[in-house]
Parts: sequence; C-alpha cells; structure tokens
Amino acid sequence: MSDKSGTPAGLRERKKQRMYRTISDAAIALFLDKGFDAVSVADIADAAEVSKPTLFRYFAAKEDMALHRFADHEDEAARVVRDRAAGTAPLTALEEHFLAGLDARDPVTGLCDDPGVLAFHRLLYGTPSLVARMHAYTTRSEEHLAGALEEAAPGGEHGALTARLAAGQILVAQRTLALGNWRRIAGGARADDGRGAAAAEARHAFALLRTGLAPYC
Amino acid sequence: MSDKSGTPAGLRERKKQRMYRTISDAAIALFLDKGFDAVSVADIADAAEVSKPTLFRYFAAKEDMALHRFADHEDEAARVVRDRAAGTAPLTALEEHFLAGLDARDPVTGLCDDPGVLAFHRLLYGTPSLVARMHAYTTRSEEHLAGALEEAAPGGEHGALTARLAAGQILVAQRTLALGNWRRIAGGARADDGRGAAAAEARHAFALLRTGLAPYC
DNA sequence: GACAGAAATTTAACCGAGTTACATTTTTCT
DNA sequence: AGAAAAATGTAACTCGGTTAAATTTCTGTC
Repeated sequence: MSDKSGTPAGLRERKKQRMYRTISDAAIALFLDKGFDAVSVADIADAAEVSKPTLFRYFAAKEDMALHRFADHEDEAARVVRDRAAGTAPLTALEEHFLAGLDARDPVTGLCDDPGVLAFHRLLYGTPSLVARMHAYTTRSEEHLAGALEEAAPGGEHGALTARLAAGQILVAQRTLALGNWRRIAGGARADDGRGAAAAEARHAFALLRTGLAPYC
Repeated sequence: MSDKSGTPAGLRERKKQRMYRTISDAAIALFLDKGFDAVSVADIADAAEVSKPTLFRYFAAKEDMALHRFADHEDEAARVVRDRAAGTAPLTALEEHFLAGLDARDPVTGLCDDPGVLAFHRLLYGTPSLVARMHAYTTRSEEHLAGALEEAAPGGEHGALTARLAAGQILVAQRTLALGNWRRIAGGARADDGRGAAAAEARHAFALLRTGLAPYC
C-alpha cells in the first residue's frame, strides 16, 4: 500500500499530524493559562505526554508551538491572488477578501471579540519573542505574495522589484489594519460595534495603496 | 558637580559609554571571524575582559551586541521628515535622503562593497536570530516615522491611520531596495557599477509610493 | 584627605531552551 | 513472520540569561 503523493494514507503520517495538534493544543492551553514565559517546555512535554527531545522533533522552537496555526495562512494572500476570478485585479481581490474577513470576524483581521481569540491575541502581542518569531512567517508570506503578483502582471521595466514592493506594502497595510482593530477590541470595544469603522479604514487603506500617498507628496 | 541633564560630564557615564563600544567591538570582531552561533557569550566576556553578568547589564541579549549600532538609526527617517526644508514634501525629503545615501555608499542602502560592511551584512542576513531581532528596531522606527508624518500632515478623516500606513509602506520600500542592492553586491557586483541601476530602482519605488500600485489595479 | 554610601563588578550557582548519543520500541515492507 | 526504517525515551550536555551575596570602585561631604 504505497499511494505515493497526493493523499498519503500512511498511518504514521496521520499519527504525526495528530501529534502536532496534541502538542500545539497543550502548549497553547498552558500559555493562555499562565503566560508564555511562565510555562517551561518540560511542562508542555508533560501535558502532551511526550519527552522533551520528541517535542523538538515536531517544533523547532517553543514559539512555534504557539504560532503553528499561522503557518497554514502563510500563503493565504498569494492564494487569493492566484484564485481570483478572471478579470478581477489582484488588489481588488485582496480588498474583497479582507472585507469578507471582517464580516466573518476572522481572527487575522483583528476584529474578533471571541474571548479565546482575544486572549490569544493578547498573548501574542504581549510576548516579544512571539512577535519576533511571527515576523519570519510574515516574511515568507511576503515572498509568496510577490511571486503571485509577478505572475499576475509579469514583465515591465522593474517587474520583479515592483512585485516585491507591492507585496510588502499590501501586507504592511493588512498588518496595520489588524493591529488597529485589535487595539480597539483589547480596549473593550465590541466587534459588532466596530465593524463599520473597520471596513471604512480598510477601504481607506486599499485606496491609499491604489492611488498613492498623496498627503505626503 | 551635578550638571543635571544636557551634557553629563560624569566620569562614570563616559566609562559606561566606552564599555558599550568595547563589548560591541569585541563581539562583532568575534562574530565576523567565527560566525554568530559559533561564538559564546563567555567568549565575548573573555575578549572584553568582563564577567558574564556584566555583559548582560550592558546588553539585553547576545543579538544586541551585534545590532547596537542600528539603535542609533532608529529615528533616522523620522528626523529626515522633521528636519526637511520648508516647502519640501516628506516623501521628497525621504527620497532625496535615500538617493544621497546611495551616493555616499551608506551601508543602510545596501549599496556598499566595503569588505567590512559586506561581511557584516552577510553575518546579519545569514543569521535568523539577528534578522528577527532587527525587526524590533524596524518596528520602533516605524512608530517614530508615523509620529513625524502625522505632525507633517495632521488631521484628516483617518489622519493617524494614514500616517501609520504611510510609515509602514515607506520603510518596507527602503528595506526592499536595500535588500536588492545588497543581494547584487553579495553576488559579486561592485557598488560603483550598480549605482545607476540602484538609483533608478529607488526612484521607481518612490514613484510607486506616490502614485500607487497601478500595475495591480 | 579620610570616610560613608551608592553604584558597578565578580564569583558561583542556578534555570530553562535546545541538542546529542544511544538503547528501546513501533511501524512498514517483503 | 521477520528485517529494515523510523519514532521515542532517557540521560547528559551546551549555552543564553538570571540571581544572590560578597567585594571593589567611584562619588560627594566633613
């Protein structure tokens, strides 16, 4: 039974996948309860019922046990660009995707007052080493998006450079919007009440991306 | 003799300043020679002739011993905006400053083939933990620039948001340009030969900031 | 110029993240 | 069933960073 690539039915693979989740869940539960720095990897190993070296065969660093879920979204922006409807501009697709995320209270938009999500975001932004580690994910995200953008509008005098610049600017805009939303939520605002303002801000940010930084020219 | 703030003539203060440099210099020399990970903080302590706890009373982390010099440039962009000539737009001032940096072979532009600078950049970009740590500096730089931009063009519907977005976009553009320049230098190009292309790229990037991401609309 | 008190340094021990070597178990393939 | 391969556990280790307490060095006053 060796079905090559595609859907690996290997029992071992599924066990590995399950172990990822088990460790990640145990770690996040502990982090939320006591704070990142107050939890040792030995505590996590105990909770997940594995040994310490095994922990680090699944995750390269303690931080990744908390951030694992972000890895899945690493190529989200790139996918939105690649999977956009024919005739739709990349920026339009990204804007609509972000606005849809706002409506769905997607945690990555920052506009989400679910207590669990709120606690997780507080953990994230409140722990410098997690913020630092997340930057690595952002950087890869940027590279993926740059690749997708260059496919979308290839050539040109500075095609590759333009794609990299645009990718960086788009992601920095999304990050800025999400941080602003989260700050309001963390300050006690309710997601439902902030939706209108958040959408207006998002449209403003994308308009700025489209038409440039006129206020500073 | 207690001359308060201003220029602290304290002998102790000057000793402290000197110690910063001594440690930083010793650490960077060792890093360049053997690589960041192959140097232990004990090695640095020996070279700087201090004890390990003293090391960490001067620097919060091993990474900061290499990055200390970047802290000085943390508010450079903000200063350029604040100190611009009357009647000059912030973006214009920043563009001219970057182009001047290119001409001066300023290391922060990436266009510098001085062997020492090249080796340092190779160390920097080749060491993930240094890249991660540098992100903290970038973030603070962004906040400073956002503050300066809001002073420059206050008010507006989304004034504060616009300033934060612009700051992020400007710095991501500079970072992208510098990385591109460095990659060419690291690939063997000479700074003198690359200056024209680098300047063209810089102008292109700032034009994009001014007029928006038309290619993706 | 001696002296009391504050600040900086050293020593030694400690904690936690991450790694390594090796023996043991579990899974896969034949 | 059985051999090869992969995953796990144990124990010990390295290294970054911190802490406590004793000691030295500097500052300012009488």
